[in-house]
Amino acid sequence: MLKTHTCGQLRTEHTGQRVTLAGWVNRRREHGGLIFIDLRDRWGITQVVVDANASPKSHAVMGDVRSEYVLQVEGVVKAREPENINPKVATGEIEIHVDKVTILNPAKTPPLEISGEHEVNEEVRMRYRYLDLRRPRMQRNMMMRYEALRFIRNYLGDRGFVEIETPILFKSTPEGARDYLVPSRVHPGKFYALPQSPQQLKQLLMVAGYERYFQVARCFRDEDQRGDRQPEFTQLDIEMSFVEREDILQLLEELVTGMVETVSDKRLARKPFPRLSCAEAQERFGTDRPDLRFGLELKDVSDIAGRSQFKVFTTTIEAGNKVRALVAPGCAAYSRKEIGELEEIVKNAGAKGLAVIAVEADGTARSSIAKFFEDDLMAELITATGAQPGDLILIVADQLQIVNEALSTLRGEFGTRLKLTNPEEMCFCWIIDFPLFVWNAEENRWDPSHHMFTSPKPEDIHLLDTDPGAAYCQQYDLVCNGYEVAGGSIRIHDRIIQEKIFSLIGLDIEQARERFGHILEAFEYGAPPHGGIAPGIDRLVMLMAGEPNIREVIAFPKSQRAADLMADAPSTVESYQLEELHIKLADNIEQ
RNA sequence: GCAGACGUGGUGUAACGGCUAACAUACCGGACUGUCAAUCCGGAGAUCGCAGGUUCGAGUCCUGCCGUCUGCGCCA
Repeated sequence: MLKTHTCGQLRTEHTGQRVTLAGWVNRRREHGGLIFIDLRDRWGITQVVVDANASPKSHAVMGDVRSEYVLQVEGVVKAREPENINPKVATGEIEIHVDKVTILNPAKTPPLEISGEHEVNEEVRMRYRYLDLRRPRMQRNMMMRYEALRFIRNYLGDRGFVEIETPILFKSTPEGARDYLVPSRVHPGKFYALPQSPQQLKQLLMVAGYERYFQVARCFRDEDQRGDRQPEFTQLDIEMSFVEREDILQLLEELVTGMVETVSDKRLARKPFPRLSCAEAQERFGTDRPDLRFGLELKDVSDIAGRSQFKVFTTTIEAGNKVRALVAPGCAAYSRKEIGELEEIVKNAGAKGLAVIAVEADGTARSSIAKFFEDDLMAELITATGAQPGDLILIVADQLQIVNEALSTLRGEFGTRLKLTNPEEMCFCWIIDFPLFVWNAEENRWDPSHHMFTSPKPEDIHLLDTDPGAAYCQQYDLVCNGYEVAGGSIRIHDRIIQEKIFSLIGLDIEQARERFGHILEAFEYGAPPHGGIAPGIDRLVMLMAGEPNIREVIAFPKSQRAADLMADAPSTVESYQLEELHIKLADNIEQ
């Protein structure tokens, strides 16, 4: 080793020892005959002192040293005088008096400051990701990510799980997200697909008798980016045999609780995790991934609104749609401009408009729609929403789905505006009891509400023939602070039911057998009842690290347009490579 | 695919359509033996993302393109 200790290791108890350190120059402070260097490695920062009198040679070498030079220094650990102690650094009570300095490698001035406080443009960070990763924020995030994975592997290993790798080159399947395709050289005109998740493979591992499987699995989806979505991301894929929903929920809840408490400094807001049915979540929060760090629940005022003289409300109710409300506490004094902003939000969500009622100090209403309400009815409305004097009532009337979408977005907005989203808290909840299907009006067929391997509730299986829309499934999602962080289900292990689901979602038997023949066949060779769940590692680590974007917890992420700005991928390839793959580019594409 | 924001020395920002494009920091040189965001003195560094256009005059206004970000569509 080129070092005897790390830069975060030495304390006063090492005083007098001769040590060798190696690392990067974090900062340099020169005082003529005396030079201080903060030497940095992964473990910390240690102050190195070079004295021109004590060691003229090393002083001369150190004179040429600049930021981010890679150094090896040899010297003696000395306790600092009390007035020189730096309490901000773990090693601040000692320093190394150096008599030998070796420049292992010089460094150009970096395009972004490693030790500085400056915010740096995202483009520069990605272009020089290896330098960005040197910075404390990214070092901390990468360490936390590894600690999380270590916790997970130990936890599951201790409970009899086995980690099994599944192929990256696999098969394209219909439905779901767009696949990343890999052309086959050996099979002209045929393609592998990168897995969107190891879903089928983990179920086949259950058929194969492994009973408790997990994998830290890379998944690929060729869809456009969001703050919490990258084209490749990491799932903790878990599958178990002979389990019921409760077994999976308990396992994962324990795992997540332990992981957060071990590797993160965030506080778990609620233990055990509350459970909400999908319907209840929609009713109370307008979404199936609510941020439960704060209240601001939605209230249905359809009945009251229907008795008003306000045409917009009455026609909405007559059409069988809904009028629902959100109360923004203390916002009665909102200006026209601020209300315009809120209006913009609901319109983006598809709503036609936003009705607002300000509750005055005396409890009366100030609103452009007040004239359509008898005083008693208005009082009833205010009571129903639970609004207090000084509050602002926000009302949207539309189809239930649009109302919920609009109000849940508004709710999120007020969570932020009113500082109700404590960044030090993680508030997990389970969402359960999802419908098995959602109706796809465009294609005139049922779509699986999650995926096509999710088992219906046993008591609802008979509905598949009569009323598929009424059937519920054994799906469960784990939600934290408004993010879906895990999803799973008890699976179908019966060929007949699986084929029935395929047909209900519009796959004809031929297609189903071509695409899923292997799994249908496997179900006939003794498939055990099984189920699982797949937490998104990137999202969980993002939340534990308090970061706003999963890029911050991925070492080499892609840009919004799915490019690697450092390596400049994707890139063109040599024409012989295309020939080998039997690929001809379209005429309008330049090679 | 759509919408919005942004793009100015290495980095982060500023500049009413008008003077030599300013400030901070980093960088380079000099001084300095107890600093820890060292300090002090001096210096260099910008084809204002690219291409057009409007104008007596464009970093600034307009159009197109490129890139980054945020959101929508998309994401079983």
